[in-house]
Amino acid sequence: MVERVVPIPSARRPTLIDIARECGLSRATVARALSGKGYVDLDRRRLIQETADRLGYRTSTIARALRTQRTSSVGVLIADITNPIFPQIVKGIDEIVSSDGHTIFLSNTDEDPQKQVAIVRSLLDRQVDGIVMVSQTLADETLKLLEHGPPCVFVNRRPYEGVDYVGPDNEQGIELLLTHLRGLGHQRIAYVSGPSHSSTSRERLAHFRVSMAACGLEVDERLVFAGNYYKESGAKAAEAFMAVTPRPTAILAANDFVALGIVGYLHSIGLNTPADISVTGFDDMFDSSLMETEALKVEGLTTVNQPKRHLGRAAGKLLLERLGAPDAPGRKVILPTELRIRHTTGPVRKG
Amino acid sequence: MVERVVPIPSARRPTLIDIARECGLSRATVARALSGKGYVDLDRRRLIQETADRLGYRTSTIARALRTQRTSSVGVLIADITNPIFPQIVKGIDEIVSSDGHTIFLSNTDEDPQKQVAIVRSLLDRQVDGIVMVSQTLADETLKLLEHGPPCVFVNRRPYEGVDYVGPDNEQGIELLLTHLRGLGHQRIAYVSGPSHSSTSRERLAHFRVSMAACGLEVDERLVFAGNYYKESGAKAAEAFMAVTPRPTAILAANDFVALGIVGYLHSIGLNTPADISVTGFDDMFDSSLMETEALKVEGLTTVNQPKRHLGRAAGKLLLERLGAPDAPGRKVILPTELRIRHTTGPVRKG
DNA sequence: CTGAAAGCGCTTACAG
DNA sequence: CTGAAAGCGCTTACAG
Repeated sequence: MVERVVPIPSARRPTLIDIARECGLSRATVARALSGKGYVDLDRRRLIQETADRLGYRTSTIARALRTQRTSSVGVLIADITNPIFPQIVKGIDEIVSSDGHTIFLSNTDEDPQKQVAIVRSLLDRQVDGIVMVSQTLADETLKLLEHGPPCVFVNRRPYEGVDYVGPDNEQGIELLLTHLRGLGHQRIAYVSGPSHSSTSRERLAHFRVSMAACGLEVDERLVFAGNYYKESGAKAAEAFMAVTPRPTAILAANDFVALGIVGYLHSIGLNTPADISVTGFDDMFDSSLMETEALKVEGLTTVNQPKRHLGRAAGKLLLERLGAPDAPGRKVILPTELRIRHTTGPVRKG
Repeated sequence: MVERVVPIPSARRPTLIDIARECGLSRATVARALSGKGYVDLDRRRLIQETADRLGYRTSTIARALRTQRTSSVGVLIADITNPIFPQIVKGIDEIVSSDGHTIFLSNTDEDPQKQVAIVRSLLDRQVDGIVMVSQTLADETLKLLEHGPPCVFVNRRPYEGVDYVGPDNEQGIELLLTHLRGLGHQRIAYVSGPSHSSTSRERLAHFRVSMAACGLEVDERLVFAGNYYKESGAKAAEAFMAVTPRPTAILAANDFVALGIVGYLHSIGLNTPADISVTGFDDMFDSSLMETEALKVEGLTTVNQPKRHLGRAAGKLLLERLGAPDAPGRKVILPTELRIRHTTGPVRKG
């Protein structure tokens, strides 16, 4: 008996044509039936649906995208997924956009402008329907690319006013902290800012000055340090402040990382918080419910919570709405912060 | 003077045809020049490249994908981006696959089988080139979908032997912990397992028994609790263990969450670690360098570190290699763990 | 209500 | 070395 090579039925995915043949109809009719758009005889519609199910038909998003020029995908840029701020924001974005059938391309820029440009270019190549930029300072080239790109929503930093933007209420946050410190008797208060290329960082610094004035306090310029959001800049700032006479009794940091750097440095030279000096952060980066626990919790940094999940959700909504109204004016969503009093602030030390 | 409506040059992206026209050549030649495949006259090649740059041409990944059936995208499934274990693994995967031109679709399954199926279906619809499943217990339907899908690499859990798999050395990790506890004089040791649907959880439990025997210790079945990796199960287990006489002097937890639950419960009933009882975790979920700081650090859980970033990298490599060799046999990469002795373990209490 | 046809923007044998 | 042509799998006016 001669062996015969049985042609293995190709495992390729079925297409509209396969269903059309099976049903004795045209591709057009099948497409209309499956998409639910346009008229199709009811019985045929049923037949088509059954056949599609039986063959395991799934419409090719690629082919559809090529035809319709919409991909149902969105790009999200963050600095670093291992920075605990960002996962929460991303989760919020995801909740909203994925419920609308969009899938997320997530990329880390590591604060590197070159990477940012490369990633945006890659997203444009993929024709994402929209982009969310989380805490990104835009490179000039990125800005240029975006001009011809899809809608973009900015979270925490924006290149200029008028774009779709979501951010925490930085002014209110600073006020909460200053009011808290003022209530503890602090008057000589230092500030470590973030980088000036961050709009949020600029807002926080500007409002520090405004709010100090409103409290009737003077800002000693030797007690304002231009940091960069990283721990090391907090340490350097603290070192500089300790050389100023009289020393500050409290230090406001532009974010939690900086605050940790400050506390770390103070500790290294034998000063304690809040006994010797009070320190506050901003962001409440460790507020994930997963990380809470009664016994083993992160030692308490007094800070201001930014509602990360909600910021993400708001950004997702803004983006979806923007997709439906490309020419509407830019919108701004500012979400309130909350004071979290923990263990790095206390009454001013009696000199 | 009559106003004339100047037709606004459409901002649509330039295509091969635009370049071909501009250069007086065919699309085919332009495509070959730009892709670098096939022969093109050197001068023409230059002309084409210049023209492409001038027009800002970028090849449409969608059109290419439709033609070549490769998308240069990969899907990554995790349970929850806000669980600090996963970002590090994702980062490792990203480092490898993005350097190869792949972009990542990242999705949260929230341990929900329905979501898992929906996400995998969506990834298949998008024809991703590959999938990485991180800590996923596969739903039957997912498994079925994957049979006709692209290559898939499994991290931490695998549906069966023989698939591409990357995981920590669970046996070695358990041994490190038991040896450590044994050295502190502990003999009566309890274990809180993870869910039995997790291959990694099963390995840890199985090796707990093996390793206890190897140490010459007996396993009291009343001191083995079937947990589920969540904190609450740690609390319940601890409660149960405290009702057993004699009580255990040490408790091994299948992961850090469970350990936190145990410590929390013990603390709530007035018992302290390690004075009254020793507790260990697994994973070292808080080991991000971003979270380290001298002064404000996570209170110390003794645990075993799994090299998350490296696990991710290994998974990325396995996937890329698999794309180049679809029919090669499945491979397994097991990475060593490291003991992290902190403050929840101590010498057994003299009864 | 249905089908023929064009077209989205590429890639790739194939013939020359 | 180059170009004509087919085809990836859809969607969508358009004519009937």
